Amino acid sequence: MLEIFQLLILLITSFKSTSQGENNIMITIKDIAKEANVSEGTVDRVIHNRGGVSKKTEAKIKKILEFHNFSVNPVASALAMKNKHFIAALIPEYNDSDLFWKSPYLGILKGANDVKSFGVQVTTFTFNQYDPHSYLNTFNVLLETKPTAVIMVPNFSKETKRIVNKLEFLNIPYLFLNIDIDGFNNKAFVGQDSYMAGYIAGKLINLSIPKPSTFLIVQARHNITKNNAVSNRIKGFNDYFLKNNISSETLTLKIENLNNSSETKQKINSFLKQHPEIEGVFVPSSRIYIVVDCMDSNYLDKLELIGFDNTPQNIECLKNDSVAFLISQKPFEQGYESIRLMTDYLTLKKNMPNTKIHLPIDILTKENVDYNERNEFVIEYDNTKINS
Amino acid sequence: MLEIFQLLILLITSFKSTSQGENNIMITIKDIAKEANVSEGTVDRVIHNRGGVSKKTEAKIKKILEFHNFSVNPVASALAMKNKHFIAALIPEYNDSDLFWKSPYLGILKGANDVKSFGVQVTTFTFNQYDPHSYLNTFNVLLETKPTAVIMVPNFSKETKRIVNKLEFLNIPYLFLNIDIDGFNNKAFVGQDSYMAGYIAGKLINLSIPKPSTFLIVQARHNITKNNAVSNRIKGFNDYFLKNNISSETLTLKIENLNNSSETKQKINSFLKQHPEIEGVFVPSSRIYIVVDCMDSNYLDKLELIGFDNTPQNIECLKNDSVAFLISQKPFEQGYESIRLMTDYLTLKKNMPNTKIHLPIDILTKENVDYNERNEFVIEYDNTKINS
DNA sequence: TGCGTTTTCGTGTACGCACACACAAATATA
DNA sequence: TATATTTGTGTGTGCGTACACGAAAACGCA
Repeated sequence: MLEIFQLLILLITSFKSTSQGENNIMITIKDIAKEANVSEGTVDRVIHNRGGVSKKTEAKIKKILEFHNFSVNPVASALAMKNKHFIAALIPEYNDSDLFWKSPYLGILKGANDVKSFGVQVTTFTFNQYDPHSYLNTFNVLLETKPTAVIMVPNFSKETKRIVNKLEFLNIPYLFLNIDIDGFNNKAFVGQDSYMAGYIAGKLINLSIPKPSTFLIVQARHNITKNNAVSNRIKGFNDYFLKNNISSETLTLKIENLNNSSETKQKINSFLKQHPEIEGVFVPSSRIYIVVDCMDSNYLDKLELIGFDNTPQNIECLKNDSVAFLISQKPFEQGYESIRLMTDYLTLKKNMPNTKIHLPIDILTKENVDYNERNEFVIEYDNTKINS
Repeated sequence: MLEIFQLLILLITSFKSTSQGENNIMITIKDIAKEANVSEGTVDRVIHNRGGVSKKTEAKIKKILEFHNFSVNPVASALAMKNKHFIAALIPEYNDSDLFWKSPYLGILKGANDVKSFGVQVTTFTFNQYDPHSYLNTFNVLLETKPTAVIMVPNFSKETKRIVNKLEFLNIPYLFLNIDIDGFNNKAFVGQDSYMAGYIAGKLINLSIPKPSTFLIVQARHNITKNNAVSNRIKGFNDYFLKNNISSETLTLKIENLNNSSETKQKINSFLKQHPEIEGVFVPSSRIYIVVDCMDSNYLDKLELIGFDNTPQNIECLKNDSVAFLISQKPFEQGYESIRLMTDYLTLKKNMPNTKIHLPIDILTKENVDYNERNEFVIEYDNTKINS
């Protein structure tokens, strides 16, 4: 009885593996042509809707294609296609005090390497994220290279309108990376739902502090009007308490220039002194490490801190217990997936799956942080080393 | 002054984009051959260490290759190579009561589709995860297909030894998926650090309950000796309290067969009744939804629950607030990345980057869960639909 | 030293599969 | 019957792979 049962299981598993294996055999255009008694060129015409094939012949070929579940060999297709595409990426530059944009840049680099042999070249143009003139000027340089498509971080609404008008006039498709703004015809947005990221930060900080409390939001002046993602995070954070009927409240400290250490230090600590009811600190930009560096250690020990993004400095704060959680947005993958998405659009004529490609909202603790961004290890291929 | 500053920024960004663009132009073997005054076949011999080229000619060619930072066009290489590879995947089957293994299977399917045109065929063989005979029998069927490489979930230590001995005798490379066991020559392990996943579960549940408490661990009997990942999770969970000097304690309830609803219901609720000190429940398997279904609602409202894996049933519990957190392990990606890794190993002769490829330890709440596994949406390619 | 044989070196090119153009053949129309 | 239109074939091309074959150099023997 048991033996029969096991034989049944074996038969079922054999059936599954057999049917799975069959679907993987590559049928070629030559096979289809032979079966339909036409030339390979005719099959190509049907596949690509090129016309010049009679309805009768076309129907016959289509039937055979469907019967075999035919798909074009994308490798052969890529080699045969002679047209080249040029993707230009317009992203903020990174520096030592704000390393956030390094990861998307690395993701773009990896993507560029991966799509090279599909006839797609990628060029990156970086601008100063606080300066709309740099944004526009860099865009103008970008445009001189006559790109096929553009991947851009839409930092400034007004300037973005001007940029987008030019792109649409020139029929250049574009997608937005990291910052989601509405009212444009971008092919897609690739990034995080920043409102929900802030909402989750509210949930986590509330979890750590069981009674209704007061939380401090620390903002750089730059971030107030210019960065849609940051303002969405703040809104999400505040809404967590509103929507869950939690009578916690938030106070906001605006700092003109986070990079001015002594001023920042003085402002934060005196604010904390004036508001001893504060139990936690929320930093909606990617630079919570600066806030940590400025806070007196007695406040650091006492307060719960929560910030965004997995820059090395922020991770260090996580690991030394100054920060309880970071909300991360898979920055490397944002860059990488943007390149892959746009490449698929250009080479396979594949429609974008959604207009909004939301990447995961990652909750990072000191324990899981090292497992999180394994994509950042750009893998060395043996064939780039010639017999060394 | 400001104008000069901006001009400097523009020059720097121009320089970066220019140098980035240059590195992306594909040099071909034909170009190298022309420059070295040899045939393309000779360049091929040097690249692949085939011999039959004089040392002088070889040195000249290598110099030119390095100067141009030449890399083989992997697309053309894949088309030219005529050898085929067969990857066999040995994974547990899924059913309606335990959907965990559906995601890795879908990841494998997507991987198989992606590597088809690189001359790699993938066949999946599934076994009953609680039955070592099924495991062995399925492996024997697998072996009949003469695979080039094997991706396997090493469920049972003893039987895995036997399987691995055969694979090594036949010189078939293999890697472990999802379950990490030591003492074997697997090319890699692809999966989560299950100890750390349990540890983080301990941290999160402790966060929700500020004073030292008592937690219930619910285990199916099957899981005790058979599944290394589950026992590691339990160890990690317990170690969180030990290592952080938290005088919480854990009680364990072992249930013979989680699928027997009435018995499970009775056992859980009477246990909870006998132990009113319990504040939270930890389910180290992927089936916390069964525990939720069995618990009386007054316990559900009162206790914090934490489990593993993002099966649809578990996600439902997350969304209706019965479960506070799920620790997820990117199951789809486990399947997908295993195929990609093994394919690279077989076709590019690329070494595995690490023996342990740890995937992220994802902390899921009801707010971020829908953003987490976007890879599971198997994207439809337009060229699989023939002009419909 | 010269000749025949063996070994080394290198070239040329068919092939993988899809793309798409030049050209020929078949059909329809005036 | 001549012309126009439709249909379809043949094939060079993309870049790398690797084998068949030819040329040159080295070796052994008379």
